[in-house]
Amino acid sequence: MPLGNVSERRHGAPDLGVSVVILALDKRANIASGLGKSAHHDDAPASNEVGRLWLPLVKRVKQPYLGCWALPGAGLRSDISLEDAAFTALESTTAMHPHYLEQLYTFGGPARSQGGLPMVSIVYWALVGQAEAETLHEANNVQWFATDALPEMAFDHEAIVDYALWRLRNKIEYSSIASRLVGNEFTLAQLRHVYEAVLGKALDPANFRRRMLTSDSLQQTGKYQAEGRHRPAALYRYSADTPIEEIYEGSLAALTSHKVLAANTARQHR
Amino acid sequence: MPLGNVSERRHGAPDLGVSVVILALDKRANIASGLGKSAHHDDAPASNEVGRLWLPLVKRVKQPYLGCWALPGAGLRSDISLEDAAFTALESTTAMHPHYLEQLYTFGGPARSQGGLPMVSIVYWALVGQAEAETLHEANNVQWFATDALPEMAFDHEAIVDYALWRLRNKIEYSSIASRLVGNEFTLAQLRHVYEAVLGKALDPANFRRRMLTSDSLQQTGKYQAEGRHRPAALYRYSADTPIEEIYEGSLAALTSHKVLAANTARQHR
DNA sequence: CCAAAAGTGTTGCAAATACACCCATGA
DNA sequence: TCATGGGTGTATTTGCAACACTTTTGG
Repeated sequence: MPLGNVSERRHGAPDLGVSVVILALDKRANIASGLGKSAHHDDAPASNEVGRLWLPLVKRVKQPYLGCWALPGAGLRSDISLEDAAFTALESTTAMHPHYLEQLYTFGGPARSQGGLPMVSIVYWALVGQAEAETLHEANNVQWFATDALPEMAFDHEAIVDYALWRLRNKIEYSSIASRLVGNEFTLAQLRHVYEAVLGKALDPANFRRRMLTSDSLQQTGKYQAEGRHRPAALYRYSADTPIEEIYEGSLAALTSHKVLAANTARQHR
Repeated sequence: MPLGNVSERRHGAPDLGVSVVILALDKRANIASGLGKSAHHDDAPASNEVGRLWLPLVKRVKQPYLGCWALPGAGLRSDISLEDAAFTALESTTAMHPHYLEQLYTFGGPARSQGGLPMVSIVYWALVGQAEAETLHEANNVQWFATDALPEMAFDHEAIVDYALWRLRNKIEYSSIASRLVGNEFTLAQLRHVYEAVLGKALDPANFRRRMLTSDSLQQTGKYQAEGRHRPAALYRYSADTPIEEIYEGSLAALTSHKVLAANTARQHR
């Protein structure tokens, strides 16, 4: 009985769009490339805590869920790839360029379009580095939110964000994806802060060091960085970019990441 | 310059459909519920080899790729969930009911629709048990193929199958998904044959036994099964269904599998 | 000197592997 | 009886977690 005006579309194809979960770290977790002291949104955590993950959301200006916050997205055209569509949606709403972009899941079905038109969303998730994240000028309708303090969100977008965070937490364990959240050169402490922010817990510095070094994915630059009244730390870089990923992504590796890699190489390898 | 008649659709939304990669084992790998001796397609492997994975394909009767084999699929309506659409596509083309169904990936973009209309495919992958697989009467336009001997396939469907196999190989390591490929009760040797077929290599029986038993996901039935001129093997069953999966699928677990579970409980818990 | 983080060493535990060995059965 | 797979025992290795310890710097 409700949804009367929608019933005529019940057997047609649903609308199709892409959305993006964009994730970045605050200053505390990644001091490598940063110089200033204040984090996003003037919400810098105390310096002895773990860093936090943030994401930009867009305020809806239409019904349904008017005034709620939603993931950046756009309709889907047929002349570009799905990944390019996600890349463009990200770029046009935030003017940022991701360091990593991967398909997350496709959501659809009548349950998620309460009162609205049927909608299928192909959702991607992206990582942006510290420097890139700072280029976003927060406006009235696009703002950063900490993932552990999300606002009232539209549709099922909160569940989608949760799923993206779950995927990131898993993927950081077996891939070199953390490389997309630190600068080109970094100390092991800085890299550890990234892991701590993603996993949401502190890690043993000694064991973390050994785990990273024995994985053979890092190489020393020969440079050192002094950061306080203590011994300077060696700077490292990732040796080959995305070595582990390709193994794990299997046959899908060939179908993805072209645009992101191009964008990153264009800006001098991240 | 080519594709002239398609160019007018270039900026519209692409068509949307679901496809399914349906996987099953041959007799050698799963003797639990079977009685006969011949495997699918009269291609029973020698009894000392590992079993193989098979999937049903549909022969195309239209251009493009006329005569090639393709994944079962259907268009997408907006009054049912994506999973229900995949379930229905599987059921209507093969008359089988899956024991497992999960979204695999969404494929799209202009590159994959050579000469045809732009097409986005939401692909699911499914597992069917031995008994269910035997209900499929092979016709002229739907047949079983071994995954290591695929025919000429339409579109990018061969890459999609490879990705589904990769996902299965990974998932069998950390979830109880193998339960969907064996019968209700099984010996550890039979369960091992499933793992061997999926992973494509032989496993140490002693270590496999210990790994399974210490995982606490199996329980003994008290029954035994004699299978040759040697000591009879104890029969086991999976204790709680899908215990590990839910942990690993995280927040997504709530959004999926309702229909498959219903279908399986309807037929007495698989 | 001393605080504080960088970096090293040591121990113990848990899981996976390799492989030797007994057990129970049907032919 | 003996061949065959079911089932157990055990040594070795590996990676990880815990934590004590040494080193190097700035103040």
